[in-house]
Amino acid sequence: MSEINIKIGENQKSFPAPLSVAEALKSVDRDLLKKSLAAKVNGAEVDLSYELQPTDEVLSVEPILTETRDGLEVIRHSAAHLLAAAVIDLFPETKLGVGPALMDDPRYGYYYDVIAPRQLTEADLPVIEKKMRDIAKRNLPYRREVIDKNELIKLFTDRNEPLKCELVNEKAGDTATAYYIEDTPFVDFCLGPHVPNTNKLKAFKLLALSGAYWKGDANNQQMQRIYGTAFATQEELDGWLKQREEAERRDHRRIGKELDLFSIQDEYGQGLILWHPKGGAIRMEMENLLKEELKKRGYSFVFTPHIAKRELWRISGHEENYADSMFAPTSIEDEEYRLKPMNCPFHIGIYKASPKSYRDLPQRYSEMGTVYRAELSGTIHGLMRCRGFTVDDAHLFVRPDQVREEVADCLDFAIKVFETYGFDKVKFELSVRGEAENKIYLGADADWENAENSLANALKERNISYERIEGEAAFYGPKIDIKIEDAIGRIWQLGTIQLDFNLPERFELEYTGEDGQKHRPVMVHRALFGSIERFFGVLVEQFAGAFPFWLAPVQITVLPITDRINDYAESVFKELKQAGFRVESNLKSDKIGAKIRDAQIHKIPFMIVLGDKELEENKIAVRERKVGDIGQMSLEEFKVMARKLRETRALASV
RNA sequence: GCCCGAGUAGCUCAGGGGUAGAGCGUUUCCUUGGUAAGGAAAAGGUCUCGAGUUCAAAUCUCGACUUGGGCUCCA
Repeated sequence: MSEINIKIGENQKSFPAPLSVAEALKSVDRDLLKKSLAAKVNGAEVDLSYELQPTDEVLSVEPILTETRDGLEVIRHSAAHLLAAAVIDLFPETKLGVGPALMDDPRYGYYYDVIAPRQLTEADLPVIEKKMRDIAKRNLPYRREVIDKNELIKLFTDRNEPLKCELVNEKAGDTATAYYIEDTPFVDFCLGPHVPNTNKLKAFKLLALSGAYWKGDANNQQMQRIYGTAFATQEELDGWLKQREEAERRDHRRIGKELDLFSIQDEYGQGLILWHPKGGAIRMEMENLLKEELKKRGYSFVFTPHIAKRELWRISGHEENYADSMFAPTSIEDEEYRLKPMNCPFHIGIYKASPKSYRDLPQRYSEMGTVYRAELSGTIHGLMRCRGFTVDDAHLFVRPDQVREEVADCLDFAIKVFETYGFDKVKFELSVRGEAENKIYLGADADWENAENSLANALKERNISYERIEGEAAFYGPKIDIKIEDAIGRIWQLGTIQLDFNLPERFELEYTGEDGQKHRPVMVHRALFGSIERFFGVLVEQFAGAFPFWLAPVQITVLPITDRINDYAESVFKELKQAGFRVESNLKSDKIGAKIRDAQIHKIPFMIVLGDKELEENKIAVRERKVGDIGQMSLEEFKVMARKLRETRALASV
């Protein structure tokens, strides 16, 4: 039995041993081998150099092609090894940690964690990258070797690689696979597969340097992480870098400054947002949309304080589970108080203020509730992560039989709102209980089952496809998370619909049922944006500052061509203001080109250009920021059009 | 909080042991020009703060604060 029978696509062939995967692929099509980086033999990933073994069965050989996702992963993984090889070459004392490919992180393609003999700085990145290129050009093969576990540990011990020893000890069976890049001092403990040789790595780049904890645990030693990315071709890498620039161009912090939307100032504290008039105008519109929908859907509006007695947070469990994220207590007349990190206990207080009957449910309390969380300084990031932020919060107190319907309405609500902003790709994730290993889940099994079913049924009822994630539920109940994809393909985690078995117990919530007995209501936490600040930041990036008419902080600007027209401009300005539009006028002595340029830069949807002609004919000339001059019309006609845009919350202006 | 950068005019940034620089913006004057920059002048800065080294510090050193990229955490 020395025959090797293989099947590649439709081709079935037999060869005498020995036969490598590369030879097998070549036998079918020479180009196929060129396009392949590795292969799958009966589904298992192997290198091209892998020797096929004679068996009775037919081996299915499937190439991993350059332009596939699997191929990209091989490239990135191999690039990570190349990075490590370069670092070791430059700094022989370096100890290696781990270096995976990143396939789902839009920012990076791979990293390697190292302990270098000295702290690396960003100035080292080009040097390391150059070394990577040098090694790549030498066209060195990646060589795989299966050796005895203890032998590999000895090898890493000799090389003074304690972290690698630790990994081999934990992960290897009796034998372990080691990878070399030939003729470099690099060895890794790794399953593979890799590209056959370094020449296959043509498009890679190092991007950033950061700290990272060994095994992701803050109690462990901090290492240095070097991030990079890699693609199959230079064109793809260039495209990706361009996309990255685009994201930078849309950065809400930059646009927020340019358009005077908000600021964060040292004197007031990091992570605390000052909303300027223009940001405030947008926020008002955001809140108005929510309020309209809340009213339609039977929510009531409640208002609660920013601070409460410490005892309240003891009852709610926040003192126990959430203290790290709360601002420290403050005292008055020997009573301790704490700023609120969440709104729920207050809404519970409203529920408890009077006894409830089954007829009173559901109770739906909503509030734009500003909360304060003591986020670590390093995590604060513009509007996306702050220490004071406003939750578009609501808590529903419902009977168990009402959960499905209430949740379904929350889903409708979410879809409606996100659609209005032009987010047509909304993703839902249902997080349910997993195998309770370390996690202790509160509540009875039957309750969990009912709750998970209610959530799943609500999703199914609305024909919403969703991803079910085991083990991601909070300890107090299952949830649906809402994520959206923005204009340049980034995913943002926003709101959540969360069932809670915990707080109703802790606060002993009740209602009197039809049977005259006391029952415990189910509590639903529900937020669509999560944080108004954060969602505002997402909107800034989504529209790159060019907000649709209904949201735009300045909707119209009036631009007279000469100062003979200023009076007419004033009257047009006043009339539009009267009609409730956010309008400005520019009476400076600039030429019209400069005024238009200024308005374009500020992304104002409509410019009204007024000259002698318009004055004579009592008309206005309208320019839309995207399409340009749209011609003359009467002010009345323009108002009708603008009103329609405002009322329908249209995304495009024409 | 931890690791690596950065902090100079309202903004974007250059400079760098010995009078503080540019562009944009602002104000004023000239200009009254028809769809993305007309011209001129002026105002505007304890070079983040505090210590140290030095005859001399915005510049070098240390520390603090803020900020950017990450880690961790999360909305």
